[in-house]
Amino acid sequence: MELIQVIKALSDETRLRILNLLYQGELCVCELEALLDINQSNASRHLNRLANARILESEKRAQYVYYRIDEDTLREYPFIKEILDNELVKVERCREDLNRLSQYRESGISCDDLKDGKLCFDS
Amino acid sequence: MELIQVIKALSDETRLRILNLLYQGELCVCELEALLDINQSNASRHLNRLANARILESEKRAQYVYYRIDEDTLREYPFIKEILDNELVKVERCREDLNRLSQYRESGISCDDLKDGKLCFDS
DNA sequence: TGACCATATTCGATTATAATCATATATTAT
DNA sequence: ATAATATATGATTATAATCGAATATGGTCA
Repeated sequence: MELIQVIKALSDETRLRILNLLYQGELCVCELEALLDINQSNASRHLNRLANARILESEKRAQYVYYRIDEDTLREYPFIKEILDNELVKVERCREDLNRLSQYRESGISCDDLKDGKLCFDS
Repeated sequence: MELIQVIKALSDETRLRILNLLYQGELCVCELEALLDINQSNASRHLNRLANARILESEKRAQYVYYRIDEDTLREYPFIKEILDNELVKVERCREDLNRLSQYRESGISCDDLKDGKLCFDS
């Protein structure tokens, strides 16, 4: 059942955190690594799982792969949107992640700079 | 995260089928066994998992344990209701289960009679 | 009381999932 | 070309989920 694949894809904290960030707009893999403080391999695998369930789509631009939420799937499964809109805001960890994202956006740093360790968060 | 426990509890076909039936009203364990054609130990385990996530509540009456959906939890997590209302109807298996439930209701058979094999479904 | 029945729980085997480390591939930059 | 970087993918290990069969528990009824 495809529905179950979708629900399973949502049943992991890291993947919910990824969706929470991407709900604000697309990000590349290395940005997600830095923002969520997870290693490259984990990031890639979780992203792959979400993309397999068609919750995410990806696009390669230059050396980076950008992931974003698949809007068609959101429309097909409105409960996903429900979770994104109403549940994740209740989760402390997800609110912190959004703060980090804001800091990152405001800093003007691009993902080209991430490797230089220019990104450091308060928390 | 409690949210993840809830989502995990929903990420299994048998458990979704159980919820689909109980959404029509409470049933005891042996009725669910017969309607879903699953064995006793599986029925009990899946029910327990749903009850642990507080998606179900149970009540013992005479020798039977009746399970029903916990309405408070439905209100707390509206996405569950979304799934029950909009997703399960799309699932062939769940529609078949509802047919069986109708037959069962119309037959006038009670769960006291189930063990005698009085219940037999078309499909 | 004792036999029976509905349900829960344990056990062992199997499979799925997640994390980590190492390596492969492909793109960019020099 | 060569080196460096971003991402994906094996291989391995640890942990959790699932299932069927058997057993335990606790209530019911003769």
